[in-house]
Amino acid sequence: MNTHELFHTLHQLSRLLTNTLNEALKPLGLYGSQWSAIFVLKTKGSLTQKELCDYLFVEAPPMTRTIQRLVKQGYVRQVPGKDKREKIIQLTDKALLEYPKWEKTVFETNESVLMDLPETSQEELLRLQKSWLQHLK
Amino acid sequence: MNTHELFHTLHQLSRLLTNTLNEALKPLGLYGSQWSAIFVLKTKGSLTQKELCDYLFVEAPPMTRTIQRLVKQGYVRQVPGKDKREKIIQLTDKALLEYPKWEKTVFETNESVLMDLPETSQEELLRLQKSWLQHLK
DNA sequence: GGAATATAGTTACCTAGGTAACTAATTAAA
DNA sequence: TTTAATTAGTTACCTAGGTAACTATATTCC
Repeated sequence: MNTHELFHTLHQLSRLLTNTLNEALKPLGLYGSQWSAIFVLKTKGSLTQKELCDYLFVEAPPMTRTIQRLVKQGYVRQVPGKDKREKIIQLTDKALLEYPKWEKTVFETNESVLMDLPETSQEELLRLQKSWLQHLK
Repeated sequence: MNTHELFHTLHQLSRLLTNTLNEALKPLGLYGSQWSAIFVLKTKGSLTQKELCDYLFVEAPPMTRTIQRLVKQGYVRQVPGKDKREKIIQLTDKALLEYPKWEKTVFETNESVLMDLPETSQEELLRLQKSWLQHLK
């Protein structure tokens, strides 16, 4: 098995997709990392920063930065939790208003990069990735 | 098809593997980006920086940084080409001496993260990734 | 209850990799 | 042949995400 090639193509794919998404989000004034947080918040509801980190498997410091940018743009609010160490992150009305446009853009971008990959391949790929990830964690 | 999950798991896998490799290379005083350049140079022979960029699908500025670090560590030499804009990058004897140890470390790290993924899955994954990449480029 | 430990979040700083703007050399066009 | 356009590489600066060290709050244990 050519492990070098496996890792190299995975890495390339990841970079290429990240760049494509960032390119698409640029005119909307969002970065990919911001979108991923927004998406989780919209899907799961308000979460603490810790919960956001756990869900996205990202360390706390980058999440702090992402949140702070979103706060500055007015898309997110930090509310102190019952446990005063925690900050609960909520989407603002401004974000909810913009959300459909963001989602549409991301959805269309995802579709466009997956266009030439048959549905069955996509599902097989997802299955393999999930299986691998599971073994690694 | 759940495209969000497909991209999310791909991104996670890529980060996890990058971190694992960097962890393994740390005691050897190398970073993952340095290793990938060294590996290409060892495999393909001396190349210009442009050729290295093309092969690794990385932009010129990060490659400049990676090369400059390798020069500073004495693992690589920059030789002016016939075309005086170009710099041809060569591995030094010092790098060739260390290479087997580096390769062994990387190989063992790769094996360890692939351990629980059946060979057939690895090959299927590689096939799918290559197919997808090809469509995207 | 008070000291030690654990946890949430922040700050500072590191690598990876991207774009924009630049220099110097080469190639194409006038 | 001289000017314009292209190309290789660098510099400056941006986001993404990592670790280490820190602060403030909660929890455990004596």
